[in-house]
Amino acid sequence: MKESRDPERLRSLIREHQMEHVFPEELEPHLLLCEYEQGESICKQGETAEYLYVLVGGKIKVFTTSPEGRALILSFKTPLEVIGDIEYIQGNPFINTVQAVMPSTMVAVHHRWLNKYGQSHPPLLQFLLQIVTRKFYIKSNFMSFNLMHPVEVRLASYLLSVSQGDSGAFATDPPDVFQLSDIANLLGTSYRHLNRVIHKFCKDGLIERRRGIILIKNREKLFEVAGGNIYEE
Amino acid sequence: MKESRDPERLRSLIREHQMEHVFPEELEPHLLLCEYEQGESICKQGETAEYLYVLVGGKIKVFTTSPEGRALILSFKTPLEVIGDIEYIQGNPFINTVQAVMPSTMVAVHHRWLNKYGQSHPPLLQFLLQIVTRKFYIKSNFMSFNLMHPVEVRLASYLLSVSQGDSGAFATDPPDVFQLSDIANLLGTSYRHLNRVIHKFCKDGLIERRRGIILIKNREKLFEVAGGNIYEE
DNA sequence: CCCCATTTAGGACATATGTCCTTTTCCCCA
DNA sequence: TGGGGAAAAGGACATATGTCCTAAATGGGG
Repeated sequence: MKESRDPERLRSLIREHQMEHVFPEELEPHLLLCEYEQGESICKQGETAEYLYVLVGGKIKVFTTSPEGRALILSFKTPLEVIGDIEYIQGNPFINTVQAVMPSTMVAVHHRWLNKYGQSHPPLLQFLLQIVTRKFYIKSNFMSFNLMHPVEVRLASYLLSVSQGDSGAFATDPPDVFQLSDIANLLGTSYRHLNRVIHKFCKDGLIERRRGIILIKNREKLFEVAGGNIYEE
Repeated sequence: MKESRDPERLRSLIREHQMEHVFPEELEPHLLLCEYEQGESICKQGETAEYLYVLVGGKIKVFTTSPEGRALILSFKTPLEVIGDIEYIQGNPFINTVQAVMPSTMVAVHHRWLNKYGQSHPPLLQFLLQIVTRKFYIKSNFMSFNLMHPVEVRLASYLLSVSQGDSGAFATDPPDVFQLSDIANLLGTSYRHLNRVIHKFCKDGLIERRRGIILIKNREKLFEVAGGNIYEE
């Protein structure tokens, strides 16, 4: 991780994401710019939380590891997103591990300064509320969806939500970032089973696999299988 | 639902829950006291959210219904809890249906007044942040737990968390409130399967069923089955 | 006090999903 | 250019869970 404090760059990043009013002026000198390489961890489950992070560039994945060692990917996130908000408010250690899946940039603020300058700054509080409630909303959907639908439906929905373009065949977003095993974890299933379902989709002509990437052949039918549901993002 | 505006009672309820500073003074005349009977709905999934509710007495259950009509109970909640916070911040319709499972009291505030007097009142914003992040935390655990553990583990954990007392045998909280079918929905499984697992627990001497209520016979073993995990509440 | 509706209990079977292995493919580097 | 290892694909089998039914228990109202 490379840490810097380039006020110019900070200001422009903040402007880019319409956050000009989120941080009170007194906080500005304490903002840090952190750059992570692909695969690097921003925070680890169980560690004491010291900073609040705002993702302003790149892409990260959030996952949790059970005591038995099983991993469960909770989400992939792109800007604008906040990490450590729950932990900051609750004063708890990190619930999840967060890792950059491509070179990523985050603005970090130490809790100390947040406490000192942010507690009674409504725009910051409102910003956090916005972010946290959105997170909750997404997680809520995600959870009900997972609990109530078989892997088949979840996969169909997932493919629809990450596929790009609007005609013919679609590829999953950045093909190299989503390993099949990642998708399995994201859907909360085993690699083996995911494979089975993919195989079925192929047989039914919904998708086509080609050297690791997946092409969507029949968006309509896929949508039908998904029951109209989409993983909200 | 009986609606009233008894300032005396309001004040004492608010004091009881240490919320004296949460609402700015200008908001006080707009606080409503709502009393719900058992079984009555506070809000329904899909409805436009107009009020923010604070649960100050009784017990409610939160559940969602999928388009296919399957119900999934998300939680039972006791004071102090807030309903409609996410919806207020996000401006979305209600995600879930909320129902009183025993006579319950809520303090309601219309969004109009919250917007007018609350937006820049840090104590209110902080209060909401506290509540929302706690909710998120609980949901987060609940979700991973559900996704990663078989019903057997979930049931064990559930029984431990709702059972009372500290020796010998335990009964589930208010016996009549928790129908077996409710528990099944809460655990995200079918009634049939729940039954199967209960049967197994009986056979193994962990619990004993008696006319609808469940007695915990062996807390230690149950804890073992739960893998040390407990449904956080 | 009996009957009906609800709740509980469980049999039979189908399906979804997990675990453990083996084989194949693909890609990078010595 | 030929391993060697990671990732992909899938066979075989066990387990978890769901659906559909039927029977027994239970409790409140006529």
